[in-house]
Amino acid sequence: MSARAETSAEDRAAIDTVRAFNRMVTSRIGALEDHYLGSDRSLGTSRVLWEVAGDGAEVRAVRERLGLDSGYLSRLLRSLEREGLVTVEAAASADSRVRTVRPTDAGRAERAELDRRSDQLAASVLEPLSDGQRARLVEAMGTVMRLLEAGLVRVEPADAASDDARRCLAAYYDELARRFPSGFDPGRSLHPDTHEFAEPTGLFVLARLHGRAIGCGAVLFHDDEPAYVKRMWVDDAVRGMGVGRRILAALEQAARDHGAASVTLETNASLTEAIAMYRASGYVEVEPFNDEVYADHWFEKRL
Amino acid sequence: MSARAETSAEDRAAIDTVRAFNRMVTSRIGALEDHYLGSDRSLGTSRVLWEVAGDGAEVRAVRERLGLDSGYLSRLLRSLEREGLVTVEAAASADSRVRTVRPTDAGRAERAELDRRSDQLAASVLEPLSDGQRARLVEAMGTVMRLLEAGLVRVEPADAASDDARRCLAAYYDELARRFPSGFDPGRSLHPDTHEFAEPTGLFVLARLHGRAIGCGAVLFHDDEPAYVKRMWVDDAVRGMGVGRRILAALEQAARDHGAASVTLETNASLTEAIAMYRASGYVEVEPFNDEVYADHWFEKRL
DNA sequence: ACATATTGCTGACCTTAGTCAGGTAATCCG
DNA sequence: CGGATTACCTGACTAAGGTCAGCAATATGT
Repeated sequence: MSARAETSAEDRAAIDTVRAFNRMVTSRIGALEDHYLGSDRSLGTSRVLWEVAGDGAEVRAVRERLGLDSGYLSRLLRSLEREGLVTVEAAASADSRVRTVRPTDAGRAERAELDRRSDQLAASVLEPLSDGQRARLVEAMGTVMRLLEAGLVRVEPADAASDDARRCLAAYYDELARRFPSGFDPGRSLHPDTHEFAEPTGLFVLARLHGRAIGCGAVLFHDDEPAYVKRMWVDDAVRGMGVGRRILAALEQAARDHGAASVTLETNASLTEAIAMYRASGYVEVEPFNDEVYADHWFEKRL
Repeated sequence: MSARAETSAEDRAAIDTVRAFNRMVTSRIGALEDHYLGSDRSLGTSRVLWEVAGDGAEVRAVRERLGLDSGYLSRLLRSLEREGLVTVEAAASADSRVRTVRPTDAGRAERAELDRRSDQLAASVLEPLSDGQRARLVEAMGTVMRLLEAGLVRVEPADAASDDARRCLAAYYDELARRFPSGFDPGRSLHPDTHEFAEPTGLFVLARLHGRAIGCGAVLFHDDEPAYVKRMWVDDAVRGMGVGRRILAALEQAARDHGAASVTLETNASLTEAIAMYRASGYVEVEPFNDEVYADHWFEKRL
């Protein structure tokens, strides 16, 4: 799907659908929002109020989440304060420059009202539809969200010793311990030193969604022998979004770039979805090529 | 799906999905549009340029399509003119108050550039996905669009002698002529006079989408006898969106309001999707109750 | 202790996207 | 023919949303 040069007819149709979708959805939702949320309050103040009126929040956190300019947010907060909807005071945190916004009772009531209107807006979308259509719409919306989200995942090289990498690996070992019938002790497993997962001997990649690390994978290069993939893990919450496949593709590409003719890996029989993914990605089962105690299956893929 | 009072758990989940969808889609598409379409030109001028730069258009048509204030559009056109992207001149039409906007070569090039960026934006959504995911996304987007569109259809009483009604009925007869093996001659069919499809003897309803009539239906009330549904038609382009079902529901409701205990109708064997719809709506086949020459099946539904 | 960075605040300024009232020329209607 | 209406234009005005520079207070690294 290169954006350049000759686009195939299918790509063309897909792109047209996405464009039509963008147009339709923004105009339809935009019109509805004007209609339902159109209170006397502006969108900006509404968004801030909504963000703040749960449990309160630090000003910088609000700025971060809504992507607002410090000056603009400050003005919005003053205006909410004037209306008696929030109070801003020194934060509980150690840093006494930081300030915390808290909703007043009026603010909480106002947010509840906003919520009510959002619900109404959503209901107005569903209202004219039959039960079957509703179910189909909700399902299709879910699919669109999941896949748009999947498109936001970035897979990139990272330091295997970084905090994010450590967190992923810890989650990975944790999951193995839970899923392997025998439990899992990293000390008993074949366990290359972390620094080997870095150029020139190997590579470590992290998958990120909205900056959060949600998956990882590593590969070791073995000159003329097959490259060796390890430590493939994807967060539960984002499974089925093709993240594993993309991590694997990134590792294979790195192996290819290092002249490897094939990639090997081993895995445990209890990791059924991983095994299915390996097979679907072109891996075929081979004779055991090492004595990893936790492995039941050994795979290889020619590049 | 009443917006008031106790909402069921399923309704709650559906509404939450719609709200999450609205949030996600607007923010994701909004961010992308800023990124890709973020030229030096404002959204307003871009929209006008895009609308105009095909074959040119009359100013009032542009105003209509984009829903702009006359003064605002005038200013946008002056600014496009200053940039040398369009020319505005007296229209070819008879009315010399009307003016026509035409793109210059520069304007056409600029629109092509806008198109290119929209394509890129759409491609950037698809690009990180696997082929299977792309296909699923495009399909789900299509479903969402169709169902959002379906929600915009309004079914309302109308004068059977109005232009819109005539157009629908003409299209209806046309389709019968095409689909009936024997052709169709309205003169040979049981043919109540148009004015009977109005209170108090009957009712005519039109289905509209964006103001355009895209379906119709009529019912005659027969005091203590069953009400009688006629002239059910839905435009090809919007079949499968549940429009027929909603027209039928409106007619049944009217019959109920007039004290009818049941509704009857007859139809031709070649109208298979209509027959399926009647059955799915609770109609059961009965003995012929009239001598309509074009009918093969007679149906009744208890209200 | 000192320089530098960060956090939040304020005032000045800007563009966009409108609305509204009124004006002019052309057209339509009785 | 005259009055109403229509199509477009202009000028004045507004609100929202946002940028930018600079300030004061506080934190942090050396």
